Amino acid sequence: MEPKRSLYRERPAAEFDIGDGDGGEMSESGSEGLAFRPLYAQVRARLVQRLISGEWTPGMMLPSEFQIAKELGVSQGTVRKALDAMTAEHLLVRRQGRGTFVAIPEESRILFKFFRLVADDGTRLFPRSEVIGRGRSRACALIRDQLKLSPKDDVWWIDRVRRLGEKPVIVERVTLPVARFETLGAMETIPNNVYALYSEHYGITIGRAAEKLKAKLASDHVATHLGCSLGDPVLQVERLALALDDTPVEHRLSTCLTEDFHYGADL
Amino acid sequence: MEPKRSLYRERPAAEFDIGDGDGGEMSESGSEGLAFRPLYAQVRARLVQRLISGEWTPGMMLPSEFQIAKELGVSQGTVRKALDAMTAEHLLVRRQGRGTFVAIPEESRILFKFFRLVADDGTRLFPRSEVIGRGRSRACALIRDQLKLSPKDDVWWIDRVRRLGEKPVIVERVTLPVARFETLGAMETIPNNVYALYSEHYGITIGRAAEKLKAKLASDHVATHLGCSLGDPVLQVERLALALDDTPVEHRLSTCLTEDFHYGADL
DNA sequence: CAGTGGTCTAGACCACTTC
DNA sequence: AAGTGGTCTAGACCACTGA
Repeated sequence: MEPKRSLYRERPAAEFDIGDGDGGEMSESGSEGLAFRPLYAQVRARLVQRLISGEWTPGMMLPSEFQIAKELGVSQGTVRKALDAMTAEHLLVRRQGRGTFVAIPEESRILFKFFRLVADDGTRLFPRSEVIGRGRSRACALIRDQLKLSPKDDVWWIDRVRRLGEKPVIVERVTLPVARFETLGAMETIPNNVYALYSEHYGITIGRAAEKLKAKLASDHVATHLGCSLGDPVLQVERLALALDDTPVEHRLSTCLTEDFHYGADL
Repeated sequence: MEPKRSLYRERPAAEFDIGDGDGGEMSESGSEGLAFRPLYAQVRARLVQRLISGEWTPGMMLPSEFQIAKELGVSQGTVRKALDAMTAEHLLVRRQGRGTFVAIPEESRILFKFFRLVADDGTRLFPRSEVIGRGRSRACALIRDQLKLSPKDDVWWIDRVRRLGEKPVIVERVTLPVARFETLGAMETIPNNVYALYSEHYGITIGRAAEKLKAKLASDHVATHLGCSLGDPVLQVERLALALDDTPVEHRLSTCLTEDFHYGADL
């Protein structure tokens, strides 16, 4: 029974000592100015990296807790804490008796996480989308700023009309940096669920998004596509979607009819 | 070293055996139809009950994990899991080295949890409210339904105008069941933060809320109080606020100017 | 039946705050 | 120095799934 190594002390000196099984002990010197980072957070970062790198792809089953623990040289409880955190972020799905799986952007409510328009009677329909225009251009200053692009960077834009039932309810423009989606221009059709596209074709998983909502009056363009009158009240939703590493990926400006639908938010 | 008692088996038969230190063992019979409820969830429910009952009031320091564990006859780790869950719900605040405290509805971002109107430049101002009318009446069908009241129940209503900076931005009606707020009519003034009022005077803590957003055109009433024109686009926010035990407490219908502000949502 | 995640415990030690 | 929460480990057992 060898003495336990000190887990906390050696960490500031080496963030990468997970799994080396034998940390250095030269840490008695003062000036520990570094921020403390718990082991489970390091484990989580490592596992997230495997999602980003594509080593683990959506739907895939992860190794068991004990296997991961053994591989990284930590205890099973520590791995569990990292997995639980990732599950809370909807990156993973755990099923008792079956295993731990990489979350698929499609799954049921995961989808509704990013689609918050609900019928007033509470029924949740799934939108069908029709592309009404696509192209490539320079980014305007506003979008450039949000996507953190330089003035010479190009973007793809996709204009869509989305229907709930038969009625057109949303008209929107999705804007993507060409740099991250090089081959998008050659794609014949744009699928209904673009987040699944980002994931499957470009290895980019949208982790979270921030939305800004305003009330506006329907413009000519909006009224034409939604079949409402010029000047009708519409809900404008501006979204910035971020990847797992918190880099901005997509800008989206949606305009919604809220006569029979509403935007639902939980606080 | 006596044998460990079986923690899982005895639970379906007795949900209240926390702390008796000696559960019955007559559980071999079949037909375990009951839903399984983990120990930490039972602990959590007990602790939440102390918040609801007012035994623990906002700002108060809780006993240490070990004390609670000893009192309830469970391990410290189980208590921690319950406390962590409650912290995630913003019911408690934990400070390393100091202790665990009942969350105060005021605190910084806790407040902004329920106030999502932000200036377009990103600055978050705190709203000042002016009451423009109060009264008591029967509840209309829509509100009665949401607050789960019977046709003969009365409600209080409070109309307010809220300013961000100098500009009036929100006009709203807050509706409360008289049954839960008996003495509200005798109150001379309504404070700016009504959720602190619910907590301090009525022992009701708002745990979460659901909001429904729509775009509308400014009515006469709205235009008058917000100083905009009739027919300007406005954001209508309908909120149902729930207590810790998930019973509906407050209905609120707010109408907001979103010319220089937006409603921020994180997905 | 084996393998997985889920729960619970006991004990050690670290980090922070206050006295 | 004492007391708190925070982290980590090791091991036991329960509950669920699927072959």
